[in-house]
Amino acid sequence: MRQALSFGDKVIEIVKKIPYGKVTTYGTVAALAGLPRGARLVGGILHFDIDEAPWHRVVNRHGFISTKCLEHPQALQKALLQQEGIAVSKDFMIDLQKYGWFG
DNA sequence: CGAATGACCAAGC
DNA sequence: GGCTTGGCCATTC
Repeated sequence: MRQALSFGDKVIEIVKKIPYGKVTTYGTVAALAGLPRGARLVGGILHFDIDEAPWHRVVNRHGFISTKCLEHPQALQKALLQQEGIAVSKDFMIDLQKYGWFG
């Protein structure tokens, strides 16, 4: 359960702020949340507060979908991203140079 | 309260 | 040049 003003809430807020049709990385979200080295936490937070944010707009540093949650498979993320007009390769790779968002 | 966890990143071999 | 290891640090049980 999200405690007010927790790091998790910040992560959620930032992920929610990602513009439509854009994606960002865990490291970027962590940095915006106040922890440049908390990339791992971002993944963990999204795992705990899974349906609280558009996690499909968040990928790892390589622009690759690192999701492991069975409830949110890579195939689903790919579909969601494509719905927003984001090109996702068959290997779940995204062009951060084109769709990357850094706030 | 203490120990374990995690959807990452960067450096090292 | 690709794979392995260690370190980050809040959240959770």
